[in-house]
Amino acid sequence: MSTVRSSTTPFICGLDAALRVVSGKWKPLILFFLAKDPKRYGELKRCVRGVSDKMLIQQLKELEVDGIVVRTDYKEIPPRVVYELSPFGFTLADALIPLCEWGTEHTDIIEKALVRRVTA
Amino acid sequence: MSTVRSSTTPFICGLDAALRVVSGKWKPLILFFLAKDPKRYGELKRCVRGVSDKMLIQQLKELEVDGIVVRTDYKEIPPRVVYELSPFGFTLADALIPLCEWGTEHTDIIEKALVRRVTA
DNA sequence: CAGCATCCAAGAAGATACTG
DNA sequence: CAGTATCTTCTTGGATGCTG
Repeated sequence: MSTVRSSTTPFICGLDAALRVVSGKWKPLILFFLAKDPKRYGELKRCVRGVSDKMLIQQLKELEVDGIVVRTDYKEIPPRVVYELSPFGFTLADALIPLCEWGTEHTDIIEKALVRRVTA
Repeated sequence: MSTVRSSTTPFICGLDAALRVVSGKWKPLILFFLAKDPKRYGELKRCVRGVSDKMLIQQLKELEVDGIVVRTDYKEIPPRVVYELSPFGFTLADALIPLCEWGTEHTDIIEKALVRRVTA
């Protein structure tokens, strides 16, 4: 979410902590699509429309370091690398469901609000 | 959550939509503290430690445009302005509770992960 | 196919000073 | 007290081209 607070400052609350993990332009979408099933790099890139290699890799690496995503390299040629959620990752995905539903439920209101933001 | 996707691109899913509202360095914290009770500007600023006037006002304004926060100016001298969540704002705050709990539950893991991010 | 490296643009955030 | 305004810095993200 937009960028959030510096990684060195202490957390103010649990929400703050959680948001440091899911914040990042493409992370929620990565979570969303990987929650459905494991995907190869190329597949995932096609799901997350508009993302560049640089961004996708960067965010995947952070999620991997955070223990959310598991990367499996099959060492084949041509390369085959599969990304999936860890059990810990699934707990995060679960925690995001209400927010996901909230967004789905209020999509039109949100859309209008964002337009207002620009004109305002 | 870190900054998220451009405000003009269509939402990919509900989560995407929701994150456009809560993304912003201080928004989750603002939500968090206002969910407890309404607060004057100065009070809120003291709660959200480290925030500058510029940032606090900016994020409050966006939340106001988004219909999450209600601003009441009592037109007194010295000024008294109170911020509180709208009913819509409370539905969002509710949707954030699981994420908040997730963060609280895994604070230590997250903290370690963030350190790893820096060193890696 | 699955990435990495480099350069550059845009936006977010901080510091500082000032106002009704 | 509750903001504004301006300037600068820092961080993100995008485009492009290359590699095993």
